[in-house]
Amino acid sequence: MKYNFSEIEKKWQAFWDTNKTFAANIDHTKPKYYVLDFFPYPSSDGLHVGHPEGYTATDIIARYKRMKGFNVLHPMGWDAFGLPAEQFAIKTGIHPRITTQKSIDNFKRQLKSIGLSIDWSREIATIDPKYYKWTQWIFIQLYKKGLAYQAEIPVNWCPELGTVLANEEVPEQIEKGFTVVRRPMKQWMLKITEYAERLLIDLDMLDWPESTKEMQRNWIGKSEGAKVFFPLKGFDESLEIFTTRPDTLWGATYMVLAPEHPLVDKITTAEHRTAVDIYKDTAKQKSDLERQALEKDKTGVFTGAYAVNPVNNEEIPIWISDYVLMGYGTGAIMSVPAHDERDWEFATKFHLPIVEVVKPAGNEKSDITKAAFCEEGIAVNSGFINGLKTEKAKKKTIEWLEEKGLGKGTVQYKLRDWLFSRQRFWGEPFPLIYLEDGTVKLLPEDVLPVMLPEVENYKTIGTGESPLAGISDWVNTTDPETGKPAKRETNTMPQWAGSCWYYLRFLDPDNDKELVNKEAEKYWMPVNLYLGGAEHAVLHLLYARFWHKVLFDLGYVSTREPFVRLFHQGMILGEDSNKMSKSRGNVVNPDDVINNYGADSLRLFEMFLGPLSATKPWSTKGIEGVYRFLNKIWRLVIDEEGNISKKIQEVKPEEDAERIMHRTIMNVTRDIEDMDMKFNTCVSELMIYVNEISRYDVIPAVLVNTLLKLLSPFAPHLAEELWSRLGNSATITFEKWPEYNPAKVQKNIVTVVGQINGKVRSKIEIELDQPDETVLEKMKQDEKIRSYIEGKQIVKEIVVKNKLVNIVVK
RNA sequence: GCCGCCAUGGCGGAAUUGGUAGACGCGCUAGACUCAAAAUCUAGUGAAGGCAACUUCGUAACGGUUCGAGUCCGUUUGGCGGUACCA
Repeated sequence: MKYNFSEIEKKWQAFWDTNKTFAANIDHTKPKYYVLDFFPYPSSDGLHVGHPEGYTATDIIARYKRMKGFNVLHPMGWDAFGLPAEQFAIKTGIHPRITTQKSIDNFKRQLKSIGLSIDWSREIATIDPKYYKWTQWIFIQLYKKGLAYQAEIPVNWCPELGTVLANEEVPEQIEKGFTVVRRPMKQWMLKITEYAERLLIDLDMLDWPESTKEMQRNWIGKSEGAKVFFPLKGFDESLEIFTTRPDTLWGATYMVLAPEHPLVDKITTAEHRTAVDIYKDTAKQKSDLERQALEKDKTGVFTGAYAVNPVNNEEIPIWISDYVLMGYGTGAIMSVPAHDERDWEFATKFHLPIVEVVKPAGNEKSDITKAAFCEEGIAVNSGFINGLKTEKAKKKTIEWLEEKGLGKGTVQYKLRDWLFSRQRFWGEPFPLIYLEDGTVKLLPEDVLPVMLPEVENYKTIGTGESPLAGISDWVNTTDPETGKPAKRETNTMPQWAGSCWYYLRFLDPDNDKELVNKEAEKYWMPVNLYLGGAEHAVLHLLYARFWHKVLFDLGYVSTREPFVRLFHQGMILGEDSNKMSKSRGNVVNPDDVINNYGADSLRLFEMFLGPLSATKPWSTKGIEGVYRFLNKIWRLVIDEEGNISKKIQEVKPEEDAERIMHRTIMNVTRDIEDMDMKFNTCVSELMIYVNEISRYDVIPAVLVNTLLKLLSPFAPHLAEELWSRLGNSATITFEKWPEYNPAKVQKNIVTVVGQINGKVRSKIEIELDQPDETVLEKMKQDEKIRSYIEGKQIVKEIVVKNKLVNIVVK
């Protein structure tokens, strides 16, 4: 009888469904384990063979943990708002809900066909009003806590798409041929900066890839320094700057403002007005990208104004330049060309004075006429801090500034507030209205959700507003509390909103009274293992941490961090070692693989390809290896007629067989538990085991039972089928994971390697745990070894127990 | 430029963390079965030399530590990911 994978897989998927095998319920008698995949966006293209990699890995963990006695939560849902469906709607007139639902159905069908042990009763989608009700509810809490505000800021506006774009979305759209311009617009912002320090510090308590933590640290970008006030000559006002090197104040020979700095217009003299205005205009038209990537050469103009250096009362000129960014610090700097590369470049180009105030300590030399010296050193030409090392000099300067009221020690973060509104139709509406006098009013929680209206025209209305603004029935509403006319906010939330908290909703998906039931939250949180690609290392993972901390502060969640352990799976490339893409024509569809080889082969092969974290190419030939392996297991248990093989008998295994079994249990268990998620070696251990036992004329049943249990997380359908054919009526899902006896793993006779000067020359078989002297003696009697020592002087002898002997001769 | 990671046969990758390099699989070669093919099974498969037992070389390159290095240290080269005027 042949291994009919498609019949077997359909049968067991139906079995798991009808028996609700993977439904998770709170059970305080068991330890819980929450294993979660990154929230998938159900694209219309469906899955490619790269997707099942992570899903298979988490599924193996889920199934393994169940067998280890854990109560496992393994849910799945859809991050379903998003631009592609909306763009498709503009083109075709088909409602995004319809296309999105179709994509979801397809994704779900594909995921189910892989045989994932997901509790589908907890399925959620961000586009479901029952879900986005609570996304809106969270926004209300953010607003009430003062963490949401409106600001007029320059944004990346894409006229073709009719929306603002997040900075990270810009390069992708430009590549597609869209244009992006900067334009100031009134936008909703979230004060993530208020949580900067905690987001930074709490990284230390997370078991995350070091690289990802480092990226978040860099993104948050903490730097310590001082703010300093420079009085403006001729004005009763000061210019505030931030510096990380207050010790170089004496070397500040000019100031630079960002072109957008509010003081620029005020201080510019009539003589320089035209030049300054022209410069400002050019700067305004440049996108962030142009300003950063293309402009290596410094530009700038003099404003005609002067500031007074508070440490020496020298008057120094104030320039404007776009190398100073309005978004960081105060948008103004003191320029110390001797000790800052950018300032040095600028000063050299515009012939501004360069004054040395730090000398390298020790014998090093620096020449500030050739390049800036940016390291720490000893202060010179700097009044009362002369001779001090940088660290001390900084401290003393700050003390002095604080004493005189001229400045203050302070901390700056690179992290900026989160631009939280999009001019899109397909997103969560904001739960607020504008009253007639223009004031913003939160809607009461009991009117949630604010539903997306039905629309027929998805095109942008050309005013820079979302298509929602064109639906007057919806926009014009009344204040539910006063009955007075009001207008709705027509911006929607970005896609990140829904994915910021979905891991909480899985715990209690149908609750219409609260975000998540307290008991459920306490029982299931935090997520024990969170798995997904490295591309979300900063944004999603930072945003979600931010919301979680807010919810923690408000008492809605009990943990400071949502995801204790994070793992990034590597990418699966096309067979040509390029990224899989339609345009390259190298996309492999899992549906085809499942049709040809079955889901178990797909799962097993995805794991066998290499360590989970590695980027590795797909191989159409390679899958045949694991397919043969599964066939071999089938033939091991089932004979030609479809009966249980007569070789399998209820007998006690011999010592050798038993040892191999225990060794396999040990190695597979160790490699599943391994933090590096190297399931490729688990598969290879199982192959070795099967190769070994299929040689036997009589196969003790315990060897087969053990095999099926060890196999079941990896190839669950085949394991279930053979398990049931062997006469077990219950699913293998909750069978106890096999235990091994370390004493039975060791062989009584071990091979000890004989080395001469570190080179392997011979091997001897010897009893386990012999004293070193005995092993050495035996080794020396070995014919080959003897021929190498004869006539030589033995310098050193090294014995590694049960492993090797190395004799050093001269 | 800066930060992080990586480099092992024709290919994907193993190597108990300093102790037999190349497990397992793909591919390839030969054989068995077959009218033939597929499937399956057996043997071989890092390179060079030798009839052979064996010998020498070999983990990107060079150097170091060590009885012993794919593994640790230094330098260099190549690749991947992130970031980019953050004062």
